[in-house]
Amino acid sequence: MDYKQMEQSLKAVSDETRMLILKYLSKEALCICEFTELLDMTQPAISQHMRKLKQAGLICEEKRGRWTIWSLNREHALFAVLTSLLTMLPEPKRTVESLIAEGKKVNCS
Amino acid sequence: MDYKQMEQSLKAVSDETRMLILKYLSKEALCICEFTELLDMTQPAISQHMRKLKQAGLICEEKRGRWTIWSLNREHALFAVLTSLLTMLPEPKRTVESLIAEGKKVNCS
DNA sequence: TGCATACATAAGTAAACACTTATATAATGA
DNA sequence: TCATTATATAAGTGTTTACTTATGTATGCA
Repeated sequence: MDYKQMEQSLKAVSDETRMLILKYLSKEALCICEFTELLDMTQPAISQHMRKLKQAGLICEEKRGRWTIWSLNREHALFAVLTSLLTMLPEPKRTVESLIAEGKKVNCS
Repeated sequence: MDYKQMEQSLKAVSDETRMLILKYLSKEALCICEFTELLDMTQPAISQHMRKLKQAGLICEEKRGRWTIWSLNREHALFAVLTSLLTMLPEPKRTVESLIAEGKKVNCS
């Protein structure tokens, strides 16, 4: 892996919001609208973070009907490193379980 | 480790110049003036990169006479991760050996 | 067919970033 | 003591970043 690639990948990871997104994705695939609830951010803001993560090759998208389902790219050269970083981070306050409890979980699978 | 700390550490790493600095430091402690030769950058530019790495806790400084000798902080929570990242990067073209050959290596130890 | 939903993209903006040049500080040595 | 060396810091500048609001696009459903 060359320096430019490594820089792009690490820059994509080194943002609090995107680290949260990756932390959620390390457990299950999710779509944008769920992240707007989990992170309390606007939809364009989330979309732009996703674009950045995708450009770095860290996540994969799968279009399914109206939804775009995002997941971690397990083939990425930094996947193992990323995983060990994510395990060092605490669980987010807002959980997918709380989304389900509020009936806000989308069944996009 | 919390999200803010992780963000600061990763942001400090995710820059091509600083990755090169860390790559060199993974082999031996060096001072600023050696980096200006190795990286062909101005002294203030290097100093500012060092400050950023130090604020993130990734490197240690040791004043010795006129020189400030910088080394990796092996106690940092991300030291192991950092090491595995650095081993993925190619050797820089300019080497400390070439500095020695040119008589530009400072004996600050 | 027409409207709502899920998402992407564009343009604008404030803040952070990586440099530059200029200058300050502190140690060494003639 | 005075010049040199090694480094830090300050101020200025162009670029990147992370948001905002507005709008475009595509899918699904009544």
